[in-house]
Amino acid sequence: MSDMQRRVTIEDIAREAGVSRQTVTRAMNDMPRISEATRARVLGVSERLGYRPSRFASNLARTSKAKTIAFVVDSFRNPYYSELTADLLDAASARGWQMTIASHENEPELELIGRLAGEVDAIVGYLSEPDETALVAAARGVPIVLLVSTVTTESLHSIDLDFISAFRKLIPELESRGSRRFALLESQPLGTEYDPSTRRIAYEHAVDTRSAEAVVVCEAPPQSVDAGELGFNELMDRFPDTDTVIAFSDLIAMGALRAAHHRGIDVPGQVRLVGVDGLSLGAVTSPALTSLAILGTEFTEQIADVTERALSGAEVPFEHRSVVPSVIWRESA
Amino acid sequence: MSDMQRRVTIEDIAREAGVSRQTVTRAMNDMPRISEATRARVLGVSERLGYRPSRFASNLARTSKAKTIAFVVDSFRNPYYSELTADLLDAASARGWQMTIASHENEPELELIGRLAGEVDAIVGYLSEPDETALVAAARGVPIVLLVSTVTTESLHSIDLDFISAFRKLIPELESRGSRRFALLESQPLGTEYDPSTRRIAYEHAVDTRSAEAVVVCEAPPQSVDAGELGFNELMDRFPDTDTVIAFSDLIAMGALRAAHHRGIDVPGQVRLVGVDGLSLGAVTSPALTSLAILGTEFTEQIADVTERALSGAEVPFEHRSVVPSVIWRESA
DNA sequence: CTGAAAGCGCTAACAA
DNA sequence: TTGTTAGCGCTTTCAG
Repeated sequence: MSDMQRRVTIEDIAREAGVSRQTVTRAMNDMPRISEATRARVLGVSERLGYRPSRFASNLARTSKAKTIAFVVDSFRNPYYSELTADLLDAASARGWQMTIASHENEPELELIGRLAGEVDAIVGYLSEPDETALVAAARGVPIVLLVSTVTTESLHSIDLDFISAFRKLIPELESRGSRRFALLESQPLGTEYDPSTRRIAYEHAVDTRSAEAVVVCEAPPQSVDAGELGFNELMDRFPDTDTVIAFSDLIAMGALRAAHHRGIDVPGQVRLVGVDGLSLGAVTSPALTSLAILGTEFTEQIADVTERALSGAEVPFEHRSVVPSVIWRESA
Repeated sequence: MSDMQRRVTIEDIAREAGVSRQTVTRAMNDMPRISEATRARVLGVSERLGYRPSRFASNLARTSKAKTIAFVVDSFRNPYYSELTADLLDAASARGWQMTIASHENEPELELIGRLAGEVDAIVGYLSEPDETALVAAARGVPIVLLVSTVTTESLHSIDLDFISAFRKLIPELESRGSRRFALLESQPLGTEYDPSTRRIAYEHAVDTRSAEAVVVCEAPPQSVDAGELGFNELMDRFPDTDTVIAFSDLIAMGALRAAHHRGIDVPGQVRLVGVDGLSLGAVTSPALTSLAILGTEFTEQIADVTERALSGAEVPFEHRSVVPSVIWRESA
């Protein structure tokens, strides 16, 4: 019967307080040219009526240039993503952008993109939808910056990681420190059909044929550390002469470390261990983890830079950058 | 001289494509009642002109009910905050809200609040500004939900943690498992004047007078783990008969664990160790960490619930809830 | 299938 | 100190 839940607007407050809409604006936004008395009265009415400003209306009216980007990842419970989020937030803040976060754990990706498109000025993140056209359509004019391992796209901006180059540098460096028999602790998303990761491919390219066959695949999330522990045990059983283990991620490497302790294997004395990601967490294990770092490299800046272009609506073609992970030498290798 | 960087609007596209603005909208939003030919042409023009939709205008026009909340913390590099963020994101998504994140590491808090106020419908988080009036003014009508340890406010919503009750339950449970001499590894934000935390106060209330004096303060961030290691060593030197250590946070507890290993102290055999926070990280240390958990309790749901009320613009008075942390028993105690 | 009109809720300029 | 007048850029009717 009564108020069909109509929104309370400054109009209502103006009427109730017996002033003009303008005066309400002045009171709400702490602007000058209004007496303390009226301000207080208006604020009182506004609170009594439960007024909630419409950020859409006010931003439109003030032709605000505020930008907000969405950052999409698999899960913010994964330290790699949460550290990357923190890094990107810094880059975004430095540019005056707001950043909203979203994960596609509980929602179909295209639906998520659609919702975000209505709320942000650019969407950046790890998307898995293979159909670019659908992606672009879902984004309704909002630019997308894709973070991927293998870029096949022409109609989107993207940044990828060049693991081929990274491994081509890493392996010889390890060899110069005495490594001879490598092995890889590969990871596979839980409950999916196995598909070799680009990390594995890069690894196989960089090592001798015998090492190339020393690969154990662990089913990773949600508890990658446990998976790493299991995987390391299997690996040492099957390839006992391994002297250097490269783990798919730092989390897996942490599990391997734990397993090594249990087996009484000294790291790096008997087996050298290298993770991937560059988690800051890796600095507090003992021994501290050597890692092929993505975090803390130029990755973040490249993302921010491409996003900046995307936001500007430049008529330039789609950007496509590549960054090479670089080793952080700590104690484990 | 030329275009003073005027924004590209649907008007421009309409003109350029020789259609009405309406038709542009239909093309951009993948709506029906438009021929494929026109849609393609319009989309082409839009891309060529580098058109970027104004989310403010479109949301205003469609009287969208989309809500976005801001979540403010000290730093997303702290696992406690990043796990809490993941939890709250789930709660927010479940309610159909977007969530933007912000930290007041690099910006005066009031300025940050002001910026956020223009972009979101509610602000929730750990704020440190002591002057509530200033806070409310900066928020310009946007509701604030404060996460605090001691609530002194009447003009804001808030949720606090009841450590007094938590410790009053924890200590007897530990005693029933044989604990006699407690000690606290307290934490102090780096470079600040020391001010006893509510956790310390709660601890002192719950233990015997002798244990109440066994307190070591460590300067915490950014490397709380290291601080915990240092602190534990000092603590065992000064209070060697301690049989149970309670750490200010799980991170500090992890440092203590490391120190214990180095000193050859068995945990929990010789010394029991309890952290605070309930980090999922605590499950992968060895021994796994017993913790007075905040994460994974009703805390998140309470925050979301209060935020929901705040968003609704209810005329009800300010909510003020309290949640009691609860112990997760793992291996370290 | 396409267009014209009428706002969405707010604020920037100006007047009073 | 206050009010009036125009929009901000887009989408929703409703006609054509």
